[in-house]
Amino acid sequence: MFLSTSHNKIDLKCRVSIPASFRMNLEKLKEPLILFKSLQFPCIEGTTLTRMQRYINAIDELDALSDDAFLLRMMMADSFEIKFDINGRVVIPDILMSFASLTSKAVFMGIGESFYIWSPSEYENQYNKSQKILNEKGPPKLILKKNE
Amino acid sequence: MFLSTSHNKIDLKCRVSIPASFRMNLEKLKEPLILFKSLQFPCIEGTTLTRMQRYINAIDELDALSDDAFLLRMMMADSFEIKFDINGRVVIPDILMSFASLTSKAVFMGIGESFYIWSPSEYENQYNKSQKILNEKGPPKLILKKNE
DNA sequence: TGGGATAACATGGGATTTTATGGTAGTCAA
DNA sequence: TTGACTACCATAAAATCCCATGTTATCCCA
Repeated sequence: MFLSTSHNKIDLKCRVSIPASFRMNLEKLKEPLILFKSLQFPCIEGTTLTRMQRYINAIDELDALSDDAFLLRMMMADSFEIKFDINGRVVIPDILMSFASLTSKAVFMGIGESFYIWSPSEYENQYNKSQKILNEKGPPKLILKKNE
Repeated sequence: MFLSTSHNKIDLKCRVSIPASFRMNLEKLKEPLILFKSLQFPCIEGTTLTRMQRYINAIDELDALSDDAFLLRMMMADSFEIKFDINGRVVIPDILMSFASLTSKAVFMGIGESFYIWSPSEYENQYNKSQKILNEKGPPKLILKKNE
């Protein structure tokens, strides 16, 4: 599972260290890493190949001409299988760098089954937005289910 | 699996480099590459021979005398098994070049089980269309499905 | 509990390999 | 013999690999 938040530097080659805990999670699952454009936010989403594979399989089950199928295919096109170097770094593709307005710093945000990579300023925007909602409306009602 | 988007040049002999990751995918599957006219868009679709076979089988399950079956057969007739040169390039047949309005640049768009080859301007159209749908209707529902 | 030793991590830089692409020579058929 | 097609060579640019280093975190023993 991907948890916790951390800040890492992006160098001139668009390399960035993926937080060690995220890497260990992927290693334990023996899963390659996929990065793609978030469909909800101006940030990058990271997840496992298996999870991405589920989206692909879903496309074939949809009406091939539907909007949903179309959007999913566009999402695949903006997805990249990413390899680590020996030090646990990855290169962020140009397309994703500009989509998420990344330059020299990245904020990693674990959200369970996947994680986000934000630019510091977009992250702050989003953080403030959610704080505001929390103050105005109070915490969301959460109903926790038992395991299994 | 075919993922990611990239832009390559088409030379005067209609040669173009297939992105290395797409080539490696085909090699791993030990599958020949098939190029054919997309049934939905003014672009070329590339896929494996095995998947092409599945398209053909699907046509056979239609009413053989229907207009749909005839139309699909016409489209499939312009399918080509493509060979790579030693550098990973292919020659795009004239019929497909003009069908997709290709001239000097090609956009390769991986969509999972197959990939598209677009002219840059058509690609931009499609991309803008997807952003519009995303803004108006939000992300596809099945994104929210849980594991298993 | 403190503080030094050790390991893990993040990051910079340079060497090496891969990739994309232009070009040329050879082959076959009309 | 010409034109189209194929196979292969050459090169620049880009991606990748791997070593070096400083910094932070962890461990262990006094």
